[in-house]
Amino acid sequence: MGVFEELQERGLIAQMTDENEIKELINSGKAVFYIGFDPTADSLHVGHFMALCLMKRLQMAGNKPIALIGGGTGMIGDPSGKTDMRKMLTKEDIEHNCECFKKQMSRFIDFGEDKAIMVNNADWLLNLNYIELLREVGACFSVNRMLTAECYKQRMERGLSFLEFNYMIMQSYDFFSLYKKYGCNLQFGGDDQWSNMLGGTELIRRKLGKDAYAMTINLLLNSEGKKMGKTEKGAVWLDAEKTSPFDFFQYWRNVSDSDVIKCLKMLTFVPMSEINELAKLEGSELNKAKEILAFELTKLVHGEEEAQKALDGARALFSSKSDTENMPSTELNESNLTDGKINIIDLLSVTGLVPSKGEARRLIQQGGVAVDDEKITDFKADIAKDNFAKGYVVIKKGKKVFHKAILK
RNA sequence: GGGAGAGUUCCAGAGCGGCCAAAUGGGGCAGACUGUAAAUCUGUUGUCACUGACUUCGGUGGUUCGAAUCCACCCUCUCCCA
Repeated sequence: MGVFEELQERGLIAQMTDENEIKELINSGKAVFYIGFDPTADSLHVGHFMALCLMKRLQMAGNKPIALIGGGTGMIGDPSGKTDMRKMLTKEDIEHNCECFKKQMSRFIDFGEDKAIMVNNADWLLNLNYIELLREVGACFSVNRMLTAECYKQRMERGLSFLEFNYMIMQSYDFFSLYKKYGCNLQFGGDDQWSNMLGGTELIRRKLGKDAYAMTINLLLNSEGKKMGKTEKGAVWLDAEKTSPFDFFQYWRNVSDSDVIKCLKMLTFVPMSEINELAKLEGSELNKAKEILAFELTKLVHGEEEAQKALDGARALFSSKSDTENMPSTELNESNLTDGKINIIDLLSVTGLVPSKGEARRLIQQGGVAVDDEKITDFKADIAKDNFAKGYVVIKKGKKVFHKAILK
């Protein structure tokens, strides 16, 4: 089975320009392909992760990946899939984000020995001359055509600035440049990138008379049709500083039943045969599959050691044996105490478990807080120094959030 | 350039001089039920020193005993005409 069939079986492929050509290209390892990442934040998130996996799968099949960091396109902002105009990022932010991306990517993709290339489109986009560009590529784009593109249609109602309108041209120019420079003949991306990618193949055809291809992968949507990898706190980041391995693990451990198998297929390298076995599970049995999903992903992102820790930690916690080893924690010292004790509300507040004290109060009133397995019902309650005899207390907020407060 | 309209709490969206910390829905959080799932039901959802006080309704000033609500100017956005 070739890599193409594998991608197909995992439900990754959304659209492509020429199925037979692409199949032939990637199955024989002849593709030089690129995926672009716009540095909109200082860490990659789950959406990027899919793309990185794809890159890895293709690299393993002998194809050569080019990871393109959008230091230039990031200055413009992709309107695709957005209903509102984005905030403009400063140059400094973008540069910083690019650096962060580079580091994270190097952990997934082997950039050694000509196996993969990393480029930044700022290198060629920033020096473009407006008039020259207009004459060179502007003539190849029809505004009428562009406006009918799906990605702009949505924005026609809410407004689209000229700045963002140009995003497609920039992305097309990227493909064009990479084709000339590295012989890059294939572009991958999320399905929301389809129009932009077509722009590139079109440009290459018109300017060079050559064929280049594009293929999109399905976006990771949950059963409700929303993008996965987002929580109320924002995205689920790959950076351990921004989303701890434990939280990362828990996110996947808690996906809904209907999404587990899909996630296993799309995000992990677990063999299809194994996934098909897991797909037979029903009801609470599915928890096994969720555990595998969470473990595998955490392993990919944070390494096996961290994954094991998260797994052990989670198991212990939910079987009510507190394993405090890997729990998020906050260190307190004597100055947090008054008269050898601390008010429960203050405690919740300093650990960052609640955004405000009012929230803490409400939480307690509604019975959502327990300290060392003892439910706190009175928000005037104090936690005395004695409670820290073992050096810490375990605070439980709701059912799934555990936090350790250590007294130094 | 001319004209019309809009900017409200996390989001959408009511309010249009005091009864407004601001309807309703979504989202979030918590509780019940469960399988660390979904669905459902209940409570809650500005901050704090929480039967009270304080800060919020694009910005700055003004009118008024009192302004999210009225006036002036400014900023941003949308639509129509050019």
